[in-house]
Amino acid sequence: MRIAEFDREFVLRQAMLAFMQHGYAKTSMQKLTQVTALHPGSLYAAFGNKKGIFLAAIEQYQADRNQQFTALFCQHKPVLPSLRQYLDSIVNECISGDAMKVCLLTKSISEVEGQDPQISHVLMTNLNAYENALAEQFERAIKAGEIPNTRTAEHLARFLAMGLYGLRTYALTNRCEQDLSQLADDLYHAMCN
Amino acid sequence: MRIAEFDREFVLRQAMLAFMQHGYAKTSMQKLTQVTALHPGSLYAAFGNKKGIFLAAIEQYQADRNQQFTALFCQHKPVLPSLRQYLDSIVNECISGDAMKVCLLTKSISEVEGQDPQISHVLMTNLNAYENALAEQFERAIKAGEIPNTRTAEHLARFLAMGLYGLRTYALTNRCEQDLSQLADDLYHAMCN
DNA sequence: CCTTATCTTGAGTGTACATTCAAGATAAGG
DNA sequence: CCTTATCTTGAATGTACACTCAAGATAAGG
Repeated sequence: MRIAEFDREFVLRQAMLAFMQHGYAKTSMQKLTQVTALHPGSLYAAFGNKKGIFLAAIEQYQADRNQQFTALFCQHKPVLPSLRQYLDSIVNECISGDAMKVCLLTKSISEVEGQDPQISHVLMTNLNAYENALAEQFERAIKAGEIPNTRTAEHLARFLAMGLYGLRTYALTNRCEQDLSQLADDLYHAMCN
Repeated sequence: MRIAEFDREFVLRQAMLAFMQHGYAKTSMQKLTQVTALHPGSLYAAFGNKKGIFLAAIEQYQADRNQQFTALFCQHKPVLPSLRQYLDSIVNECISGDAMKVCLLTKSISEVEGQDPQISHVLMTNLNAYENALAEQFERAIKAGEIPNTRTAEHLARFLAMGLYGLRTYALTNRCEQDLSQLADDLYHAMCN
């Protein structure tokens, strides 16, 4: 007879940012209560436990990323200009220095791999879905003649996924915008021929 | 008047494997006492604290990797066959399923970035040194005419480093040997032309 | 406006952790 | 073989953590 007062999306996005910044293990419940402005009891009532908050945050992250992705790779626009823009936006995230410079999915799978099969499985599923979303766009690009059909769409998607995971990691070792832009450029051109 | 009984290299390699498997935060001192077969007091006497053990383990890791690298990329042998072999060995590590499938440096920098500037700095320095070692080999390959000089050695090294960081991360999402070999192949060919 | 189901609050609980330290063991120097 | 400096041992300590729960607050239904 009483409705929850907090904004679920706000809470999950705050949690998501905390997990991106500090990682799963080092994001304490105390920190989560701070960033969400919720008391422990409310968090536990809503999400069960810390893992539940994490899984819900991953879901929110994926939903947000998906929306951004489908908005950019609009079905009636050519693929390559969108790809270019996508790469640029990732470079900008990398040099931004804020939490969004990391990918919650890859950072988390690197951390919890071999520790929690359930979390690992969720992350793998989401990353595979991401790869499939890339493949869909390459399929479209090949059909439209934007890209020669010398490699399959799946092959191209796999390579780009690898490249982007690598770009984000590389950016942790070298924050020079020029170098990162050049790498994004290299990736772009590796896709086109 | 009494010499330390334990084998420092053995201890550090055991610690190194534990950190690779569980990450920095989730490798407890208790686990370190187990894998090193040393009691807490001995570990603290030898390395100061957990961070000291970690930094020493990183040093050991880098020394081991360096030795392996310089043995493979021998100065009087052509570069490209060695590169091919190097890529294959990394693919094998990725599909092995053991601790060596991850790179201690990239996994750790992803975890501790923004938490401990000293550790971050050590990791960055080591990863930059790795990139420079790659650049040296590309320099040699270009001078020998194995690779056209359309891109600088530094540029090639940066791209390969990104690719390898990405390959290891990608392998966490897809352990299909064929796919990983193909990606390694793509990277190889991206270097040669 | 009262009832009641649900949410909010935050102090409290048990556990796991990194670290310490004093007592015991051991080998080099004389 | 005794001295003494150093290493080894492992129980003890304080802290930070994830999680619980009972009391208080609040809004929808009657």
